[in-house]
Amino acid sequence: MTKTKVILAYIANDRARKASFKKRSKGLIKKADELCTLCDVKACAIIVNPYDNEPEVWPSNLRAQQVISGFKRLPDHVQSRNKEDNQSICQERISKKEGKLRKQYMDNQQKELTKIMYMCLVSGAFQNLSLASSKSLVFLLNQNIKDVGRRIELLQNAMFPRQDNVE
Amino acid sequence: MTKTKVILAYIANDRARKASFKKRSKGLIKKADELCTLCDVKACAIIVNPYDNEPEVWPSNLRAQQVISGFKRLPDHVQSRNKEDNQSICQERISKKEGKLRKQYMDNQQKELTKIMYMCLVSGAFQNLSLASSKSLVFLLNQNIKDVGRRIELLQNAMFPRQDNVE
DNA sequence: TGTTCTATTATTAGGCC
DNA sequence: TGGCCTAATAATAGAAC
Repeated sequence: MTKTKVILAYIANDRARKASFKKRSKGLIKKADELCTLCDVKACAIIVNPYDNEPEVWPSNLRAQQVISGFKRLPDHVQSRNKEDNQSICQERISKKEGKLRKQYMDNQQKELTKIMYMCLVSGAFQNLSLASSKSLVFLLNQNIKDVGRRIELLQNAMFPRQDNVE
Repeated sequence: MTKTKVILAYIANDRARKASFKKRSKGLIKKADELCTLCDVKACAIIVNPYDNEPEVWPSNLRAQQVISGFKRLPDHVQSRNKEDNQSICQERISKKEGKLRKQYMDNQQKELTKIMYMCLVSGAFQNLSLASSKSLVFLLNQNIKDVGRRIELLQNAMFPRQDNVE
């Protein structure tokens, strides 16, 4: 969305909710239409809403009925494949996502920590950190100190190759 | 809609069409989900596609059947309200849109012409214009010339009020 | 063939009338 | 209330792997 990042939760304000519904249902149907045109698929959408007495049906009630007929003709086990209580299929999907989630989480931790480190270095304000953050920060700082140390060594070797210090 | 402006027509390239389908059907379902969450409406979507043996059904086949049941329970005249052959209703909608379309068209014409005028003035290349464009351009230029004339007069009157020219 | 990246277009929240 | 506007976020085409 826009102007502000959308929080995905029921919009309590009646006026805002209706405005959002109008815009978004229009947008949704446009997207469905584009999908059908671009990819030559058959689709229908039905939206039951409190603003109209009748559900919004796209692209036409006739087409919806055709698509539904095709759908109803499927064997029962296919029709119920997505039922909310079908645990094994849900679990499979969840597992598949968990891998990605874990990776994202690690990335985020690293980024967050690096951000905190720079904020602290700039402001000098270390006192508000949690114990866990402090520990992680110390680890990160030590890593960086080691890196810097290695870099100093490298540069010294480049500038004064194989030369012993005086005294 | 991106990297290039999308042309709304069947994507001939198999690979691109499939990629587009995957992205867009995912996007469509996300939008449907958001609509339901934000506005508390009940909706379902069914997409019949050549890549899977079964149609893609959202949010679940169970929910789809519930929404369809509600839809099927409507009286016949409502169910067929959107049928492609229902000319009077289509015509009404078309008329409603035509007003807006006409206004937009006029706006566009004006903008396009103004753009062409400036391009021509900058480049000096008038030779590639169509007859119609040329005529419109002449009209626009004459308008502008008149405007400039009026402005010159205005400024002269401001600088030399009620004064006759020498000789 | 699917996944990831990112430049660009498309959608839309909130404000205004 | 509904339509218009604009700033800002979201979706995604095309490329690379």
